[in-house]
Amino acid sequence: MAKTDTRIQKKNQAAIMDAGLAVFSQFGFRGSTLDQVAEAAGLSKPNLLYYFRSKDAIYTALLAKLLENWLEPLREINAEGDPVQELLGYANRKLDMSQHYPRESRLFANEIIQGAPRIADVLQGELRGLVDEISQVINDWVAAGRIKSVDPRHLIFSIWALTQHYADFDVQVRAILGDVDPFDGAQAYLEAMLRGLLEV
Amino acid sequence: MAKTDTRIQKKNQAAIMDAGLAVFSQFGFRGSTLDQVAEAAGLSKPNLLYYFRSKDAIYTALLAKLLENWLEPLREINAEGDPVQELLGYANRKLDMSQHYPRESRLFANEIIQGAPRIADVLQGELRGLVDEISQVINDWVAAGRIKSVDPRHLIFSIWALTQHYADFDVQVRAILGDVDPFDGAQAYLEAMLRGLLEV
DNA sequence: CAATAATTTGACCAACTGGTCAAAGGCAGG
DNA sequence: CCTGCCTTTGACCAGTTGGTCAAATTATTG
Repeated sequence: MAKTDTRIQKKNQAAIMDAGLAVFSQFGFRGSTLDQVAEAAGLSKPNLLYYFRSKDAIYTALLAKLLENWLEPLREINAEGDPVQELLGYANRKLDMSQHYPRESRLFANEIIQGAPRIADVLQGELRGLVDEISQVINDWVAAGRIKSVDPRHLIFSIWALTQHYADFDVQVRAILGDVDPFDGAQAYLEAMLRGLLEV
Repeated sequence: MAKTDTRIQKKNQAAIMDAGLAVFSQFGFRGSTLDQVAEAAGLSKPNLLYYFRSKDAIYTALLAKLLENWLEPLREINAEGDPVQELLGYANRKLDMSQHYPRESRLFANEIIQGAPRIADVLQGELRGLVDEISQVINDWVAAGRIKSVDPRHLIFSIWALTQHYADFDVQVRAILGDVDPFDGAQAYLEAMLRGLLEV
């Protein structure tokens, strides 16, 4: 089974992942049912369980795939680059993810709000380590007088919070903005906010 | 039933609301069970349904109570006051709510992430109207040169996003900060951010 | 204290849940 | 066309779910 995936396997596995993402990101793990996922994937429930051994397996696979991409933009921050440009770039990459992968953002948000039972170790290990590293870089920038003094961890939180807000609270944002596209204004606002906060 | 509430009714209704808040805020509506709520309230399930006619009734009552307090801080912004102080005050009130009522914040977040099926009308009506009003006030401040030019709606989003982040993503924040209290740093950061963005 | 009303509970139910399984259907290579 | 494997499915199951109800228990009041 692990050796070679037939075309039909690849197609159905992809359909299940996509369906699972749609369902789990909206209702959370416990609020979702296999029937929902099966219907969204266009498969019968037993057929779905032919490809994934359990509901948990689908969800876990989704989370694993998500985490791969989730930490990536943070890694791309370059200590040698221009501080403001690097941080603006990071914020923009995160905002792009909210725009183009809102379901992934909501899946992550659901998991965290519910206490992150399955990824607590990633948060305390890989994520924390990465944030520690970047925080050191930012502190160095501050010490070198290249940006204003700022708590690096709260700076990172603010970039996460703001960018993910447009995906996670999409309904609310659209209720308030009406027909206006959220992301144009968001990009400009984010840049102004970071420049005001960081530029010496 | 609506005329007079006996002591015992008040006590049990309060216990149910508190239990419902704890359970629904963690698992969302569909992910929560009446048994969980009943156990958290220290009541049997039929006894719980003696006070609320259905699971939905508990959840709806919680949401209604929440929305009362949710919009309040926004109403307190005073068009006659000092712009920066007013907005800082608003941000601080929201941050206090995240600190002292994190479950309410998560309940709201869960509802919004899941598409806000029960409060879409409030978002498009009351909330939107309120935001429109405050946006006008902020635009006037900008026009009068009292704060820098800024999109008022995205400014409001950023205050929501940042303050609620500390409640909704509590697990992640604590995983990264360790023993450090999040709210001290958050308050200072938020103030620096808003001053950098707004002060002329 | 008796009677009445308010509260609590055990037993129960139909619908739904995640998951199993044997059998059937489809498809490639010979 | 046949054989063997991959894929799909209908029927089914045990546990859980939201909710009901009559009966028992506990206040409250005259």
